[in-house]
Amino acid sequence: MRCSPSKNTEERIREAARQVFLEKGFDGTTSRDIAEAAGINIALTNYYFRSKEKLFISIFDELIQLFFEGMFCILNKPIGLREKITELVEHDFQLMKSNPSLCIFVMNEIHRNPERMANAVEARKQFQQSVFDEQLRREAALGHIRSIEAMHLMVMIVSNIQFLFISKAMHIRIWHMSEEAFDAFANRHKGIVIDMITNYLFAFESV
Amino acid sequence: MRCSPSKNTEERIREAARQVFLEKGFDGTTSRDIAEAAGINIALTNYYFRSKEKLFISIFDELIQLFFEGMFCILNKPIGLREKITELVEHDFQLMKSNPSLCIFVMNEIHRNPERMANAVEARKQFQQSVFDEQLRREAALGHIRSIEAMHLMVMIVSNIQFLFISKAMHIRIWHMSEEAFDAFANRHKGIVIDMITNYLFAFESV
DNA sequence: TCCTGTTTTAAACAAACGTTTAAATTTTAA
DNA sequence: TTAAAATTTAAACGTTTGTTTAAAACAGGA
Repeated sequence: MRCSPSKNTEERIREAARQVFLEKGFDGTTSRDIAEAAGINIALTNYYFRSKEKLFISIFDELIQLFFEGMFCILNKPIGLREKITELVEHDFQLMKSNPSLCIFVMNEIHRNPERMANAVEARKQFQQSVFDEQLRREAALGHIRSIEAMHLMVMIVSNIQFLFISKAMHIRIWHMSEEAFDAFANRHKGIVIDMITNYLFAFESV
Repeated sequence: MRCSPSKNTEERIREAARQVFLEKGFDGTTSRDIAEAAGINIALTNYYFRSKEKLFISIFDELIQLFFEGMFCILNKPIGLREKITELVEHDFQLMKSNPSLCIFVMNEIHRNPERMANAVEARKQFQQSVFDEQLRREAALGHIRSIEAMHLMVMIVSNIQFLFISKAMHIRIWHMSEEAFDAFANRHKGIVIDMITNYLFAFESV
């Protein structure tokens, strides 16, 4: 009993909730949706988690961590700027490709309910403590790159990748695209974005 | 009686619905929310519009048009590319600044319910018939700019602007920003984005 | 004035919502 | 084997949901 044998049921609820919340959002999800997706009785969601809200927070915190952890990890790598930027783009792209609803879900839930971003302080600290900021200043002082604040560069990187997937449904609808056609487009766009950003950073003296 | 004297009430409902839907999304909005915001009886929303869904579609179509019309207008202007790109960025920025919830609302509703993008064909036609595509090819053939598909360039422009406002709530939360601080950041970022994109397009031979 | 059609209201509707109950079932440890 | 604990179930709880009803209030023309 100690090391709960209910892990199975609890984890099944978590997985079902993760899927349904990501797909429909908090407001669009009902307790019965989750129970049905998990193949369990409705009452069990409130037996393991105490309410729909508490279950959501648990899932949301997990997804927020997934959303950030990889990026922070790369920011602290002891590698060159050019390589680091490429890695940041590639990682973000892969994360979005593997979890197409993640970004719009996170943005939407925070937009509608900002206090859900409870770990904001944690994210800020991790970003401030990273090597990235100092690395940018050093390279700029040496004249290797254009001088730019870390925040602007980060927003640049994630904007160009994440918006692709935020607007995916719209693109597919407007351009009569198949999933494969969109993937191909997104891949090409990723390459262009890497070019554009590195070009902006490194090829600034040619003017 | 002919030319309905109820225009007042109907428009009051529309305005209230627009505000509440933008703020809370379709799922998060109740009929009573709208009635209360409009200061009218609940039954009136179904008297003028036949259901919550029909009222939403009416508002949504109006917002989709607001979302696109300005952009299409600029795309067809008889002006140079550099100026056109700057105008596209500035217009998008102003639109997002005036309607901070518009973008995430549109993206979210289409993501959750793609068939709501009923006017997709219309948007595609307007884009395809615009001068922009041809303009890009001409300038590229003349060697004035780097060769790039119109779609990639458009996505570039809107990504960098719209994502700013999609992630606004998150930024404000993470960085303890005031509205004013965010506005200042966004303004600086807009300038950087214009530099980056024009630099990518026009300064490509310096390599 | 009274009549006709429009607009607004309070009240109610059935259905769906998140949640709880209390009993049934299964698991655990002695 | 047995009794206590943990898990699962069907059923119901009181609210809130979108929507409808039927009557009231209001308008303009005869």
